[in-house]
Amino acid sequence: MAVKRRKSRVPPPPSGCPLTACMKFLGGAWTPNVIWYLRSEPRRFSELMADIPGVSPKVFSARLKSLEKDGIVIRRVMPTSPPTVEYSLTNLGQELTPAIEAIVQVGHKLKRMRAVGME
Amino acid sequence: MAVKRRKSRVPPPPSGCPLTACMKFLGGAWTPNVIWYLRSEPRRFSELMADIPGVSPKVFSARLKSLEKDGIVIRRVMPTSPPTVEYSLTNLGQELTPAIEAIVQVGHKLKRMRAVGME
DNA sequence: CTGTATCCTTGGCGATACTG
DNA sequence: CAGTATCGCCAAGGATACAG
Repeated sequence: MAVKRRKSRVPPPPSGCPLTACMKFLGGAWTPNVIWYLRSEPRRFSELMADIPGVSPKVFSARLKSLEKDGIVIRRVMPTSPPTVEYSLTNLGQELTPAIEAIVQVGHKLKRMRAVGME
Repeated sequence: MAVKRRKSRVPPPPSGCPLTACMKFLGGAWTPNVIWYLRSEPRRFSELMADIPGVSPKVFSARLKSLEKDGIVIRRVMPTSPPTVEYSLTNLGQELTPAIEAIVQVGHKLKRMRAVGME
């Protein structure tokens, strides 16, 4: 119901920090993957679920909804016989792809360096 | 004490996903900022604290320690009269900077688009 | 097919105070 | 200066089952 915040929750909101602001968009659990798989073409709910194994529908639905609220993705309900929903990136979502791609690049390099997975 | 995990915790660990792997390194609360401020030169604990307002020493210390464990930063204790500690990026940490820079770029663009801060 | 409802767990994060 | 100790919090994430 009513938001009750007892303290001020982050006292100095760093309004001058594009990094922090942008990370807000990428910080969600499966967010980068969603953007990644939507970068070239719209995909449906179950397609994305299949693309990204290990996520439960509830969490995924919540994330998608959040992304929609943030203006990253667009949810289009297709008027087909079995209800079909298509997700695609907004302009803003498209703007994020370079960052994701950079991260993927680094990820690949890290794998080559065997730096990841040596947990 | 003993870790008790009742289920299997992420059934299919996506070992083939550089994106997810790389995000592990960037996901920490203040991580991107730390890398950002260390990208050109080593900095000391309190300098970083000053660079990144709003973080408590405990959290910051924990993050730095975690980053050190992950091989992102190096902690060097200077044998000075008042103990001084210098943090710098490892090779691996340097590898991450392009991703951070891309995120910053996008962040700037988002600010220009007035897409952030309209909460 | 595309989600919601419910319930649970965890650990990251934060504040304050204190120490070598 | 550079942290650690202790405590609390609570939101995000997850499992499973069910629904339109």
